[in-house]
Amino acid sequence: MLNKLDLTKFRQFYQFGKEVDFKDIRELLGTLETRQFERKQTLIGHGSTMTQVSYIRKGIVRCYHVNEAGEEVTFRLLAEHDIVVNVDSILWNRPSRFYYETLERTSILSIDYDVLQSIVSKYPSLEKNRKFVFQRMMREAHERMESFVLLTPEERYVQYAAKNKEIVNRVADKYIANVLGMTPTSLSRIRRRLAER
Amino acid sequence: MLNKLDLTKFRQFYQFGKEVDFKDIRELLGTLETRQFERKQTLIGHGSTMTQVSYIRKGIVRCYHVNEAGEEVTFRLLAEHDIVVNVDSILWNRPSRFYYETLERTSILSIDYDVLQSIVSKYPSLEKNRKFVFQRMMREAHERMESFVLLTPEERYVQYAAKNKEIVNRVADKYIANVLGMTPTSLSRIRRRLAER
DNA sequence: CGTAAATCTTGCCATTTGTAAACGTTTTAT
DNA sequence: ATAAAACGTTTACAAATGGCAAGATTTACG
Repeated sequence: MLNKLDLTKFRQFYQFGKEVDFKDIRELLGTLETRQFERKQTLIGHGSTMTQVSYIRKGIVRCYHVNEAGEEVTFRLLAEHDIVVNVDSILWNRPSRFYYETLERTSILSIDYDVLQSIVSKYPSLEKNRKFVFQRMMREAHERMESFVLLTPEERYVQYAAKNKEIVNRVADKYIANVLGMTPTSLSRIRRRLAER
Repeated sequence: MLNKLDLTKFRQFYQFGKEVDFKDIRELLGTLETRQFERKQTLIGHGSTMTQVSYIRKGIVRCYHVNEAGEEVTFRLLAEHDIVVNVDSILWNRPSRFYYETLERTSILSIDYDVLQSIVSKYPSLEKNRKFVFQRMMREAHERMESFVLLTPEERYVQYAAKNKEIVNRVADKYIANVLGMTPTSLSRIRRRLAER
């Protein structure tokens, strides 16, 4: 279950205002299931239809896709306080095209999406905060879309590195490259060009 | 106000189920304000803080950004049944970095975001449908992010054209190119390569 | 209808990117 | 601690892209 430190961070990330106190989220906290994973373990495999929503307490999760040529392409990297969801199942109600695996020893708090929804619906103070979670997700999605349209690959890397200092220092560059829509070779060259100034 | 045809389409796009009948959305429909725009008129200008949410009944809206060099970069194209929002003001509560202008004579239905929220909160059947609107937005955002990471520029164009047949046939290619994260010249060459088969 | 403006295409050239592979380094695992 | 695996960088070459500008085509508008 969430300890007090977690709760503070959780509030900070998901804008749980003061009106959401411990009483209101007691049921939610009680339902959360703690799970531990070693490095390189799979949380969600290709074809999975699981609809668990997981909050990362500690660790890193890589979301990747395997193309027709059998190559892995990392779509997203998630770290502390991020939420891992099987997007295919939750947004489209279909089996996952992605794999989700840990890159470090990782600790998560999980709850089934439908159970979460029903608990959130039950507490008006939680219901009111639903939109902040949505807002946060949309903001991130929008920033990422913008970065592909309005920035150069170099600017995209600089921005990503600035906003994800932790992740950049903990995962392999080849994963970062994919997330930015480029090859590891290209990212290496961009890094060299940046260093030459 | 929405006529019956609009309502059918609206239901289809935003998954308003049978439980949302005319009575429930009467207040919403009554509050909507119809507005007409000629071609090349500005809906939302740079610096605007307006928080109106607009449903496009007929026409096309182009969302673009002007970079430091003074060049316009089209970020998004919206058509019938799409919703136009000032993302900067609604998601970040800041003045718009984007311009929104019509590319055709356009008819929209507008309502202030806060008014919309309060009406939606008042009717449980509308409240329940809030998540479908959210889902639709997240699905579109996700598909677009995926297209930049998992597809080649050529595949990205083919997919966009397939999913936005209407838009592609009605707007200048240079706008499409920007939306896909490339220059008009590059899109032209991609089109030629595709035609040579 | 006809002219002006906007748009699309093409060519040229410089730059960037992708692919594949080699190399040296770091990390992992036993 | 050590061998094996994974990773980052670099090189060479092919392909794609961007910037620029000219010419062809289409569209807009009087």
